[in-house]
Amino acid sequence: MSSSAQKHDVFQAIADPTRREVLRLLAEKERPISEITAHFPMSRTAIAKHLQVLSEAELVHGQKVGREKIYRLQPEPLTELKQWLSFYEKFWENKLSILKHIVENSEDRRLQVIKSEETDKN
Amino acid sequence: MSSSAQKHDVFQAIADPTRREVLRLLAEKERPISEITAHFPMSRTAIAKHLQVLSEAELVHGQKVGREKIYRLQPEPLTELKQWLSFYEKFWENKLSILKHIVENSEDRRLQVIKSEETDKN
DNA sequence: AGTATATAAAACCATTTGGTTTCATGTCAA
DNA sequence: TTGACATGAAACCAAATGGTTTTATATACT
Repeated sequence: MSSSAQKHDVFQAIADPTRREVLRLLAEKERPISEITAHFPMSRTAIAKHLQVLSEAELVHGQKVGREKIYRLQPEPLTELKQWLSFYEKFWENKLSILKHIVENSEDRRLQVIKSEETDKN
Repeated sequence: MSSSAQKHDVFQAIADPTRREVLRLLAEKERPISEITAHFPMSRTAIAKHLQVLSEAELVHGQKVGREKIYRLQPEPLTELKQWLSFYEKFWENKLSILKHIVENSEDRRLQVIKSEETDKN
């Protein structure tokens, strides 16, 4: 892990499952490093580095309070992700509408089958 | 870069800027590897590996046609990302609504300033 | 048939990543 | 003031990542 600021963007920051879990914990409430660490099977140092990556991406912000450093969520950079995603939504929505069409068609066919079976019975 | 299938998820796949650009190119239309490569300052082999990562994440699919391998976008896995994001939307929307409130207030104040300036002129 | 094109596969490499351990420092509490 | 607690900082490490070059193979073209 490194540090030389301005290096990590949102996409990289959320790529790691541990960091995503950290975000989830901070979504609940702000927490000091040690409390966050308690939720993971790794060292405090490792978590501190993850927090630094998240901090570079400005997804969290840490403030020293007494001997603790309290981190809180800063979700704003996620808007960049949302923007990126919105470009692709039309594609999968198209696909879904095609799928919907297929489902509707097959549903029609199934109904026809049922209908013909009913006719067979009679 | 590695390959042993099932390893890369969507979050990792989109973490790399080159791969995001590849996705964008494939969003326009399906393309063979060589055509994709032409858009980047790196070797075809490098691009092929990026395509493999995207493929593992099921964001693209490649089909051999003659001597070419044509890749096309498969945006469906992005729904996972969207779901993940939706959890955080409420947080930044809260923040934005606070911001909106501030902006509206400052807007009011600005208008009051303009108003008073107008009054000054008169 | 012979050559050019498109990709695949493998070996290699430097840097980054995600972790560790160790040691130092600041703060709280008795 | 003396520990105990919370963090910071540095050195270290293995594995993953993002690239390269080289070699091989299948297909298309003339």
